[in-house]
Amino acid sequence: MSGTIASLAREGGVGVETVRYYQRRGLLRTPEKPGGVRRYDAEDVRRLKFIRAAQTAGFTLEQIGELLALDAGQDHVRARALARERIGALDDKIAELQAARAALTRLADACGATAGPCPILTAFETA
Amino acid sequence: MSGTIASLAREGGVGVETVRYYQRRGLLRTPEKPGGVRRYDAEDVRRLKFIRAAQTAGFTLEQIGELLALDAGQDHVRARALARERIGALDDKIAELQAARAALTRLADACGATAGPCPILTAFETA
DNA sequence: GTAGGTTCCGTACCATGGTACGGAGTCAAG
DNA sequence: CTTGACTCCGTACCATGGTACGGAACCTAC
Repeated sequence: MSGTIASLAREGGVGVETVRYYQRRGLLRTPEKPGGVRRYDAEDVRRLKFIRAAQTAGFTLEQIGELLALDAGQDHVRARALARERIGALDDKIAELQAARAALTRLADACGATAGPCPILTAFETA
Repeated sequence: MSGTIASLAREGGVGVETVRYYQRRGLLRTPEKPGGVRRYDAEDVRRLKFIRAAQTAGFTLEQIGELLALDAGQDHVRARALARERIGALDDKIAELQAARAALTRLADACGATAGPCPILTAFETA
């Protein structure tokens, strides 16, 4: 029952089809099947969890593939460059979302204060 | 030269094809063409800019359509509900990105500090 | 030894948000 | 009044990240 693709998927918080998709993309290995069923270990779980975490960091699956390849290697320069680049992008994105949040807060306030049509179009004007 | 679809697109920072796509989606109007060419005004520019701003706030085009419909109307309750819901989602997303940023910072540090393979897989472990 | 649940695998399909193509019509400058 | 740029419109195509389908093989419990 353990070590199957279903348990891997469950531990990674994804569906079985998603695991298979990652295998097709080359992000997860496709282990041999000594019986008729492939078996997965803790390392596979680690990799899968990493993929999901890296996705929330805004990496595309292609970039995640590069990161995974890098992990095995020694290219610290490249790894740090990717990390720094992404940190910059994250800072931009976070600022953007904070601006959007401020705009929405303005909207909610203005919308509660006025009687006519909602000033939705204008809520983002300064953003 | 002015008021054409190209100038609208330019002012909105998108391509002409994107404007036409938004028209198909019902987000922008398709004005009459007294001559053989449609003319756009400042209101169209405002709408287009709003669409782009709302996108950065994480609204889908479908939700933006609802917001635009709401803007004309008086349904403050619905408008505020959408705004609050989105603010919550933005807070979650911002927290997520900040966690990812922290993980990447750990990675960049650890990567510079160690000599062997880059500890990329482990960088997100606590995240 | 068989029924039910998994797994395997290829292939097809999906949503979102665009981007490209191509031929006909139109508009503005020289 | 022609040339070159822009517009119009339908239709097709694209990338990303999955999700679904379906038949055959396999594994487990009863």
